[in-house]
Amino acid sequence: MDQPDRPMTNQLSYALAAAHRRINASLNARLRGHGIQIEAWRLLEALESGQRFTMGELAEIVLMNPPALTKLVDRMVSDGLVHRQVAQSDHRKINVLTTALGRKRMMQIRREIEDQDASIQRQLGESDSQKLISLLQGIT
Amino acid sequence: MDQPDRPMTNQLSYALAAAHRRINASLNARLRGHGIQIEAWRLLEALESGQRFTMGELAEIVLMNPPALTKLVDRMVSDGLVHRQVAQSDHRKINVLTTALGRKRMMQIRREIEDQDASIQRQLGESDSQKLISLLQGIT
DNA sequence: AGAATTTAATTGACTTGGAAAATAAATTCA
DNA sequence: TGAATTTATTTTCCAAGTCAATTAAATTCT
Repeated sequence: MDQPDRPMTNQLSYALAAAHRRINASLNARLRGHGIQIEAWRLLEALESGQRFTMGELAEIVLMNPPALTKLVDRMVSDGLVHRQVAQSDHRKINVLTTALGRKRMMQIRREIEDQDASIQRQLGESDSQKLISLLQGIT
Repeated sequence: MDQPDRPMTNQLSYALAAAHRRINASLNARLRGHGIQIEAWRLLEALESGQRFTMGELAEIVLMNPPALTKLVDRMVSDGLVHRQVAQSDHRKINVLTTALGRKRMMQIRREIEDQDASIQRQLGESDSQKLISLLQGIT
């Protein structure tokens, strides 16, 4: 389907928004069948290493606000994918840990979900992908 | 503040999401004072040329789903910035048109809002900005 | 030690965004 | 023509974002 003519002001931020949207749509489509959403998927991936993260750290990692993360974790807890644990060093902090079910689901999905980056790198090539990452990181 | 260690899988789509988030935050901050949101701003810009767009075309332009656009247009109608007009050729289609107020507000804001791209180009340089655009457009 | 401040997470109110279903008009086709 | 299908938009329901306020624990400062 053709795109309609559009104004070309702010091409760059527009291109960024559009590319992000396309990537999210494709990842979402693949995750939908597994009944999981992008943010939950990113969270499970972050926890895969077994490293202990607090809510605040996770909020940065999955690019959500703390209140939004609280709600996401609530849902994932009731789905049995993660659980909360008060940090022993500082009782204000909450560590989020995967459950056995969470790890199992993560592995199942990972096996079927192709790595997002792999698909982009196939389109752009290795060196352009690296270039793209460094350009993106240069934007403050 | 230091970022916590994070898993380096899907670096690329992560960098994309993060850059998009940073840019949106900055543009949003500048638009907030004008009581308008990014999507409304993009919509007003799209309509600036006077070209007639349907809801579906606008949804692509402002990168929203049709349902979300319906609500955005509802709000902008009640703010007096745009109005709807059933297309004479096809009564299913709705054209969205700016009002005099909408055009006036657009001009006012544009005068005060610095171009988003200008700020990015200052960071990246002209040629890297062009490179970034073409890389982003290469992502399907 | 004890009051004041800072930090971490949550809650609540409100607005916005997204997917699926519903509505309504146009087109196809038998 | 008229039933079936496609297309355009809207409605509905749920999830996410923001912001301010709250709770609770740790730290700072006399």
